[in-house]
Amino acid sequence: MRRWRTTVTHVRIAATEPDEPTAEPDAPTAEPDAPTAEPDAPAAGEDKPRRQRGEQTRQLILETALRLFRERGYTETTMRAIAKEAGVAVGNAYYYFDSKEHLIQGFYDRVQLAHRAAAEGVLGGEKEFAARLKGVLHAGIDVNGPYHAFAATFFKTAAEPSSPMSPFSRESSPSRESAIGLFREVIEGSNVKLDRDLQKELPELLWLAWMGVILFWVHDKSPGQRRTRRLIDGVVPLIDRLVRLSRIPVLKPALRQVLALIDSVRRDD
Amino acid sequence: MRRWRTTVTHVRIAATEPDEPTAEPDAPTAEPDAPTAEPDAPAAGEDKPRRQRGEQTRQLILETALRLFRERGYTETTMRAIAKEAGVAVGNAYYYFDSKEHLIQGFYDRVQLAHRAAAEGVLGGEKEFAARLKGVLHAGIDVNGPYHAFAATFFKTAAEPSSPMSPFSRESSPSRESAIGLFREVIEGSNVKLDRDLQKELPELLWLAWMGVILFWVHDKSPGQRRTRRLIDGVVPLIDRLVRLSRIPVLKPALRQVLALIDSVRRDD
DNA sequence: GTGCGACGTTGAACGCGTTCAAGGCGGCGA
DNA sequence: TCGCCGCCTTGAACGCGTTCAACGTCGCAC
Repeated sequence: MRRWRTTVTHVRIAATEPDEPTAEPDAPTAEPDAPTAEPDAPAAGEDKPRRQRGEQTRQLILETALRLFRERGYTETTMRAIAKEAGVAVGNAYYYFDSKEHLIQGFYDRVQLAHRAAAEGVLGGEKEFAARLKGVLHAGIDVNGPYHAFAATFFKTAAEPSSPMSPFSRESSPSRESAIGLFREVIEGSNVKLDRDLQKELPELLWLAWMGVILFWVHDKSPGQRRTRRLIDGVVPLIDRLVRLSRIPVLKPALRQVLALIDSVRRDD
Repeated sequence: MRRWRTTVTHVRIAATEPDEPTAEPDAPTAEPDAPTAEPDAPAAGEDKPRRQRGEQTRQLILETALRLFRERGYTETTMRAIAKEAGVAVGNAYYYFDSKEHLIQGFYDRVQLAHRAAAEGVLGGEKEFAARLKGVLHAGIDVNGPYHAFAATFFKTAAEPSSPMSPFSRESSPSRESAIGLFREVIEGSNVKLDRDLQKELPELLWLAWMGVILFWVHDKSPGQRRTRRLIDGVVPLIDRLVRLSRIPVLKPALRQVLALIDSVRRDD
């Protein structure tokens, strides 16, 4: 084990152990430190601020890896090839990434970001729940599209329950929360009226449905994955209808039953 | 590549094909030549019929592998260990099995058989659809239970779309068909009345739901996987209600919509 | 300047799944 | 009896992901 996903934080580490024992000179004479901004971006001083040397190498390795993954596929890309192409020793890649799988997290983050951006359009201008949901789902397939072959080769890695790459794992929790937030926006920005308890659960349920779509997509060998497109177009109206039905008094008991099931299944881990 | 699941062969294997064609001395004295029968089949000769030597080795390797998988887990069991324990060379294992993954298929077949047997009880005596479904699902968890840790370690292998171990793959088609048949029995042996088109699709849909339960089960770390039990208990009444609703005239259009979606998604592969 | 300690980097080495050329071995036709 | 052919078996070897002891290298305290 080692570091993990240096979020921001100039320099590194972070993750589980919050505080850095390493001095933190903090406010030296010069250099205003720029706490919230990107750590690199050499404002005027051209010569490399040494603390970032590692981060530079890290990025270099990650970029190289993702490029090779795209060009050759995941399994066909060897760690030796990544290291050679990046001009470092193979052991160096393992200094920054715990394993080959961990390189994928960089891909996740990137796609997640692109999904948000691609969803911006429909979320900004559309008020209808069904249209918003459909737009977001199609946007997700759009941004994942170029990586379909690649995704299929590393999907197994994500499916392993104990793997940090599993969408249900603790390590994936940031990007998962981000994705669930996206579906929360789908709901809250729409004019749909919901049962209150359902409203609490729905974002996660929609994310779960999205995972199902992804599962289907990964197995979808039709040209352009058009079967997945049809699945989305067909399933969204059904969800829309179901969600609206949840407000009808006669169906309240049924809704309660479903919500109780979700709650009971979630308990004790 | 080499053979694959030699159907053939008296001696053993069994699984799908129930009857053993071995000789069957039957008409003792004269032996009427049995023209269409297999040419070998040593009537009384005790010494090993050479044709079966290979099959013996195959079984030895499979048994050894499954035992070690159970004892140590999938990834922790090496091919070298299997070979050593079985007293053969490592290359010999690859003569009978294309890869380490292919050893799992033997496990699949065994569990599938056990599932059928365990479901026998409830399918024989129960007429209520919900009770039958619930019984079959619980029986499935029962027989898989002892292998929960093992299953988690090889689950990734099954999830890879291109893997022969994928439940959706062509290679898994025999055990998949068998499982779907199990759910067809659940329906046909019950007193539930169904829309005709739904009846055609329902077995596969129930199998799909079963795959979902398995997916949940693999990730379920609660003691004894009791969350999975609760999931089954909660989801079966919902399915039962939904299925009965399908006969109500007002809801026919909705049902047609769902079935049309399934059909459209299935087209072109 | 000198030494120190942490960060960064190296490449040989390990154990794994898998492949392959080579060689038994045993029954059958001559 | 001999030789052949095809099933079966072998273990060294390959390339992979991963580990690790060792070695720079640089900023800082003295």
